Formats: sequence, C-alpha cells, structure tokens
Amino acid sequence: MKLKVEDSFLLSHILKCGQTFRYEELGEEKFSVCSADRRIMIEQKGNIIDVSCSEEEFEKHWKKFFDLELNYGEVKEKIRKIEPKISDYIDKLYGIRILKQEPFEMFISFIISQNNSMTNIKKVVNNICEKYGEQKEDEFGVYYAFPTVEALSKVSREEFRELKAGFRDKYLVDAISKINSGEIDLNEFYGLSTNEGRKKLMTVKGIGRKVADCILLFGYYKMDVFPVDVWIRRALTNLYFEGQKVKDEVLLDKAYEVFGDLSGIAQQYVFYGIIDENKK
DNA sequence: ATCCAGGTCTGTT
DNA sequence: AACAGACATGGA
Repeated sequence: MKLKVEDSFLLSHILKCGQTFRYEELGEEKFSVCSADRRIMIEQKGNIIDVSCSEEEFEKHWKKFFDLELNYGEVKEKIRKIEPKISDYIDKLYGIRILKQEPFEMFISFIISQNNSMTNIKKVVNNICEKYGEQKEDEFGVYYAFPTVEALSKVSREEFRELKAGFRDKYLVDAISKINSGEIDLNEFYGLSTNEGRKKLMTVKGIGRKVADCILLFGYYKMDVFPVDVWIRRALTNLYFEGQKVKDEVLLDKAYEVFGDLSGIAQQYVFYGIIDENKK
C-alpha cells in the first residue's frame, strides 16, 4: 500500500538514529523493518511511502509504530522557539520521529546497547531473535519474531555469551528473571510517572539512568525523558554551562527545564545532530 | 597496537 | 559524594 506522509518523515533519519536495531538497509530510503513479531518492507520516495503490508495491518500496527498521530512539523516549531540554537540540527535531521516500540524488546536491546556500537548491538539483538524467536515467513522469506519473555527465561548467561552479548549476559538474565517472576510488570510503567518508572527500572542490574530513560522513551513513550550520553553531555554543557562539567543531575534538570515534555524529541535532534557533526 | 562504541558496576578515596 | 578501572566484542 502507498501512503502520503508529512515533510517531517524520512526513513533513514528515523531508523538509523539508534532507537531501533532490527532493520536492514536495502537501498536508497528502502528498508526492511521488524518490530515484535512483524516485518515490513518499506520504501520512501518524496512524501510517498510504499509499504509491503495491507492497509489494515498498517493502520493497526505500523501507524502507531511510526508515531503518525503526532504532527512533527508543529513540534519542531515549538522546539525552535524554545531553543533557537538547535535549529540547525532540526533542519538537518528534519525527518526523525520517536518510534513506539515493544517494551520487552526495548529492555533487551538497550541493556545490550551499553558501551557498545550500533553494528554490534544490531548483531547481538538479531542473534537472540534467530536463536529464540519464533520463525515466521512472509512473501519475502523467513524472518524471526522477537522472543517472548517465556522463551528467554530459560536462557543462561553462557548462552547469551555465545550470542556475543559479552559482559551484559548477567544483566540480561537479571532483567528477564525479574520480568518473568512478576517483580517487574511490563505493563505497570504506562501508569507510573517518569520518575517512579525510572526508579523501578534501575532496580535491575545493568540498567542505569541512561538505559532506563531509553526504555521509557522508546518503549513507553515518556516524552519528558532526556537520555544523556557522552554526546548529549558535550552538547548540553556547551549550550548551557560554557563547556564546564556539571553533574548529570544538574544537566538533566536544565534539559527538562528548557524542553519540558518535548525533551524526548529535542534530545533526538541534538543527539543525531552532534553525532553527524563528528562523523567527518 | 590502542582506542572507543547511545554505560554501569564495584571498589577506593 | 566523587573517581577510577573493569568489562566482551568488533571495527577503525
């Protein structure tokens, strides 16, 4: 099916900015994308996207995934007004959107993301899907669903090691066992405030503030979080503290004070903008 | 070879 | 409370 999208939509910006790991680049603005137990082929030409699924399937699953209910054009104007200094980043990464993904998939993916590179994260997540996810088939061939909690609850540290998770093996086991036992309820975070949710998430070994915030933002759509990594830290200290180092808490309070409920989106522009700047 | 990748944990001051 | 090192793995 084909669909018209607003100007604030570009597949490469959306998929390659480090919020999702189960996609493959097939060509110019052409990708395969997996989420939960689904897969689509999707290609963009100008404002038209061509998706391999039915209208019904798109409406039911992928419309939400790509956050098409929100008008990013308006959001961007608000952010520009709040902070004109990041206007260039918004121009450059005009097509980014915050994907709404499956919580469990975000737990696993972002635990793996710590001190790791994009390519390696993708590899390990895919290894886990291929080994423990249900095998599915569509018109393009075989693919794998993201594994269920149940399936991963039987996986040992050693087995995660074999899939190249490295030292994060024990963190994965801890997170999965807490979810499987009900100590952590995947649904409870929808009803918790960002602060309460973060506190709960950080009871898991291997989930610190950064990983917790990514789970809240990409898995639960908490738009008031502002995940801080080395890049963001550098950008924010330059913007607001004249390059002098300050505690993360101070930095985050400042970010929230400035961007409020637009923090999640603003952070994406800043993050990808900085990365992009440093690539060359 | 050395350093670093969307960090976090642990042990020392 | 603040800081240093360790940690698996792979790519530059």
